[in-house]
Amino acid sequence: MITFVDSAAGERERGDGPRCLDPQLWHACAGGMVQMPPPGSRVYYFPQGHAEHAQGQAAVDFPPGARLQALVLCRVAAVRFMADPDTDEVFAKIRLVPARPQDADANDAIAAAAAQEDKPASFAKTLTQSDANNGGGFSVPRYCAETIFPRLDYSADPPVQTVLAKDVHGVVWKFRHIYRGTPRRHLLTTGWSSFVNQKKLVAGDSIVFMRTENGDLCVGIRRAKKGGIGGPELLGEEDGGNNKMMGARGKARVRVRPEEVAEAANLAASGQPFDVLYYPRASTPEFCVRAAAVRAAMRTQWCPGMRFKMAFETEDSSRISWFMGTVSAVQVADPIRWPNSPWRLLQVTWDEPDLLQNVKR
Amino acid sequence: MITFVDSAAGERERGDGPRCLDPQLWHACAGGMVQMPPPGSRVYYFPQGHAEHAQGQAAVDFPPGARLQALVLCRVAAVRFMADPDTDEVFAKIRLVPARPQDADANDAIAAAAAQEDKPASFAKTLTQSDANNGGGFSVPRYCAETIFPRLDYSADPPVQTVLAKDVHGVVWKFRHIYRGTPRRHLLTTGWSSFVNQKKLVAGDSIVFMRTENGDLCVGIRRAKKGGIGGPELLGEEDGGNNKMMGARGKARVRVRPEEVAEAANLAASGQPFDVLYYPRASTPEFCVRAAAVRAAMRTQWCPGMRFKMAFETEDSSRISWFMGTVSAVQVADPIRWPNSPWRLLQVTWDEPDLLQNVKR
DNA sequence: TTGTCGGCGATTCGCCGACAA
DNA sequence: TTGTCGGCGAATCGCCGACAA
Repeated sequence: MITFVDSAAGERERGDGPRCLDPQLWHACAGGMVQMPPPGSRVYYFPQGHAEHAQGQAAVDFPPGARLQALVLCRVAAVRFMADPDTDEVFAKIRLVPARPQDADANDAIAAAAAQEDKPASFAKTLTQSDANNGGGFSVPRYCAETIFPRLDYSADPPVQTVLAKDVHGVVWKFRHIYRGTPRRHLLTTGWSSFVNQKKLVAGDSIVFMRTENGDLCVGIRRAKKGGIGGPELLGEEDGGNNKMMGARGKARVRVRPEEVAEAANLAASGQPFDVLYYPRASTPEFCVRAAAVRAAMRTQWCPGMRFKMAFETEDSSRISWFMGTVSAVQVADPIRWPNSPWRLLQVTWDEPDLLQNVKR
Repeated sequence: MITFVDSAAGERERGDGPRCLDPQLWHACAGGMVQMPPPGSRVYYFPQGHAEHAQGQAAVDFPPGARLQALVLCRVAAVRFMADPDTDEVFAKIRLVPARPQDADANDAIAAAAAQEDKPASFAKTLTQSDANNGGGFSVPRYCAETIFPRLDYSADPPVQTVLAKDVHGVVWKFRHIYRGTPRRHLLTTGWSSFVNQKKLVAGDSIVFMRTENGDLCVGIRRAKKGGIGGPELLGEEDGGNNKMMGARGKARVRVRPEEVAEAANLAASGQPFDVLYYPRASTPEFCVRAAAVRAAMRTQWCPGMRFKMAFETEDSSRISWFMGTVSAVQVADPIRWPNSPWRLLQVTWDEPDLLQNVKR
């Protein structure tokens, strides 16, 4: 098995910072759409995309005088798979070394094929109101119970077992898994509400179960983007009238800081190695794109009226669907600052316009 | 009233960083022994002391080549009083500007006198086991109830009132204050256990009540140094056998990072302004000491056998006591790196040797 | 004066099938 | 197949005086 964790990275982390975690669990949490470039492969780094990653807090002000490039060809030196110590959200720290175009044609293909191999079975479920209610347990979808969980002895009445699952930090959680009710269904009871409370899960968040090659069970978390599904709930005097201390969800977490983006862009422009933080599924675009893919896209003569297809993932991570759309305009996002940049060149009219999303390239 | 918060400081904090808080509440939390130098006054900055502030994580490696001074005369440009957003622990960010010795003799005395004025009434109590037990309430010392809390109507039977208290973040907490039992005593009941849980208080931590000039009540926290008083308790399967997620107490919090110390020392040596973080009562020595006090101490010819007196504070912050000791040795801590440094010059044998503490100067 | 204990309500927790969707 | 509900036991929570220290 090939892992991409560069454990030789001797760089010092922040004192309470996160450590590396199992790459397979990382990928299960990130979702099947996320493909990390393997070490040694070539990618194009887009400072604009990196800046959008940091957006929402403060605009990245690139130094006006500096000579920045819109895209920088880099070699991936190392990828470290990590998770936020508080929220369990996964992210990756990618070390990039700017490369010259002439030696760009490494054989990425076979490395990519290696990345595909042995993806362990995993299942994701978005928590319902009943799942997240402190009163109850967790309704386990039948498919998850039968393919991910340890085999249950159905001869007992009712069939019960204890299920152990490791989270991204290696902490083991214990759940009572029971198959009961009429009609029969799988449930997690004892242990579940403690998990919900300590992880501060709410309806709309997702939970990921994965079983490793040796049969161990892991559990990861995907936080809902914002606010949860149920709209703003009326939370009144339930805490005795005290102002509620907001949990981890309350304070706007800083993920990628504008300064880091500016620094990375500068180092990239001057040909020095640099690190970038990549948060998957943060509804932000990729900013490290396979060199081969970029070159293929650049060869295409995009023009209005062309059909466009974009992949996305269903809720339970079981299959990939496609959005269809039409190229409506070809224009450069910020022609003054980024001349000749291919970033956000296309404007696409989607067939389902109410689900409009950003699209790159 | 004079406050020392320099609110004009336009520097950007980290996105989720702490903001300034009421200086009086800050001082109440820090304890009566902590005297912050007012803006405009002169202090000596000790890189060695600053390094000990960061100690416990990694040693501060001062660049060997750099010309560092053992003590640097500085003008205090600004003091910002802040509190950790997670633990409520107070600290100060002090902006120092290196100064020349000749213009050192500003009139610190009157500024110091101004600092003394109008210290509001406050009371600190270390939580007992019963206070911290989730079962019960908080036993309010009579003095605290009568001088800090709002006046209680003793004609009622039993006398009860609702007490509101603002924490260091401005969050309001509501408590039921009742005077009951035989013999009569003051208690906080409803609201208290929620406070204990959300602030993650344990026996040994201290709580500080303070009333402001306009009669409002504030509440602050002093965390116990380490591990709490009760020794390691036997906490078994209470969480359903799950590994416990450690609270804020669990992860070693990074307060002052070694890099910050090295950077500050370098800026100090090169005469540029710099910021230092100061955590009171972290059982670390002061490293910004009034210029006048340093000069006075330096004039003294310390020699073995001299008597030594050091002030410390009683648990409830109500009065100051003194340790008596004898100077047993006069020696320089690290003569190679810090020639002519007065830092930790004295070794003192205390009259109560079991309460040995570090001592500066 | 105030820390700890045993007591007892009142309230919640959390497991359960009954229903639909 | 699985989300939500009302129900009910059981286990806390949390307020109380009785004792000492």
